Amino acid sequence: MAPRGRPRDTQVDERVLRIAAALIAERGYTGLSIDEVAEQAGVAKTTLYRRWPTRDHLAVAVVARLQADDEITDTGDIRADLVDYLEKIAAGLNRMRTAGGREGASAGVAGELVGAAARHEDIGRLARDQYARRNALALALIERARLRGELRADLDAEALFDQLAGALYYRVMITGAAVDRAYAERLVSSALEGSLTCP
Amino acid sequence: MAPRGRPRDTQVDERVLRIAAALIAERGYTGLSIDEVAEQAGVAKTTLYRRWPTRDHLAVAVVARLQADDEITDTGDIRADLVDYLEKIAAGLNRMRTAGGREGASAGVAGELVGAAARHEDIGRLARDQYARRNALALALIERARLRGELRADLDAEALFDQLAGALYYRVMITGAAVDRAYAERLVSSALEGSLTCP
DNA sequence: CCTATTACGCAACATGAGTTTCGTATTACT
DNA sequence: AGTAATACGAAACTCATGTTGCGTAATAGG
Repeated sequence: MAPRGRPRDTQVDERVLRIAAALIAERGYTGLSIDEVAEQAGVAKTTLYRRWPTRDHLAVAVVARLQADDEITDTGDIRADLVDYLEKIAAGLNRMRTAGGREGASAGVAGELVGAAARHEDIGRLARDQYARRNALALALIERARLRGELRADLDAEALFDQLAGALYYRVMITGAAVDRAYAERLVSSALEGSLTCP
Repeated sequence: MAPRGRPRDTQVDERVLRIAAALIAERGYTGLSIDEVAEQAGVAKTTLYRRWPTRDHLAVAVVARLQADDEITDTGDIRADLVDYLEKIAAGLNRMRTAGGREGASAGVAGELVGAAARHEDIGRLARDQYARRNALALALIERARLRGELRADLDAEALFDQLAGALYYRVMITGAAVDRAYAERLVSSALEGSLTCP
């Protein structure tokens, strides 16, 4: 079952990803130089390109490691569950945003990854797959709350989650503001309670 | 009052922006080559760099021209006004998204601009300024509706607009889906009416 | 008219991403 | 043991961005 030729040195992947992560954390996305990673890792540039076709792909691999697996919890209280889930997503975003020391700047690494997704089909697909997984989890959570009568029967679950997740991304990417638990709570309250005067 | 030295050839700006727009529309963001723009425009590369410090800045200048000035209309019906405004924003996003012919792909030009904003402080500031202007308009619109009793008194206007605009951006950038009037209506309905079962 | 100032074009250059070529090393299969 | 297949390393290469230096053109002010 093992492939024919010489097997890949698996230690290389480990070492390269660690060094690349350090470079991004230290100098930001732009400071991630293929030549420098290769030199510090003690491998040839061709060895890197055999694993990651572009610098963007390497960066995505680095960030993917930092992302927790965002498991969802269903306590039966939809408000608390949504806030928890948003906070998990926000934590991942903040971890990217602050990588590279450009605290107050703009979107930071998160923004560059959106650019990478726009440049490369496959990275875009990856991002969309991750979104789809999140979306499925969230929609199921919302649907359960709807069935037990916590939420309106004629709810638009997709629109609801787009609003919540979208506002998080919007704030981080466009406005560059931080997102914390307090903001997540504001979002959930606003979305759940609506804005019309109650008749 | 005129500056001391030789004045800039203003025709150059016009010509370059037109050519750059054509290149982006034809081959996408990556297909925008400084050398090629310079050649087609019949100017030296240094002349381009005197006006736009990087390729990203040139691209931003091109796209900025395509953006309508998003004036807001206040008819007194907050639901219709919000849908209209979202549709205007979405139209701008779609115009960027489809530039370059990569219809179904990912975020397209819009995503690359987020990357540009992440790479360059000043572009990020520009984007945030535009956001701030939009935000101010929308918040004023919402506030007027609140004061005339159309919306709840304890409304969180900022959260409301973040949700609406955020969902639009989220959908275009991350999921790559199109945004049309129908989607804008779903968003506004969901946000205004809320998700809780009405007590 | 003369000078300081700025714009323009041209060519050379520096840098980093990504590719290509080739010789060598490591593995599976026969 | 021999062979095909794959990985690795090293060096040279291509290409586009962005920079630098210099000669020349255009403008305002003295």
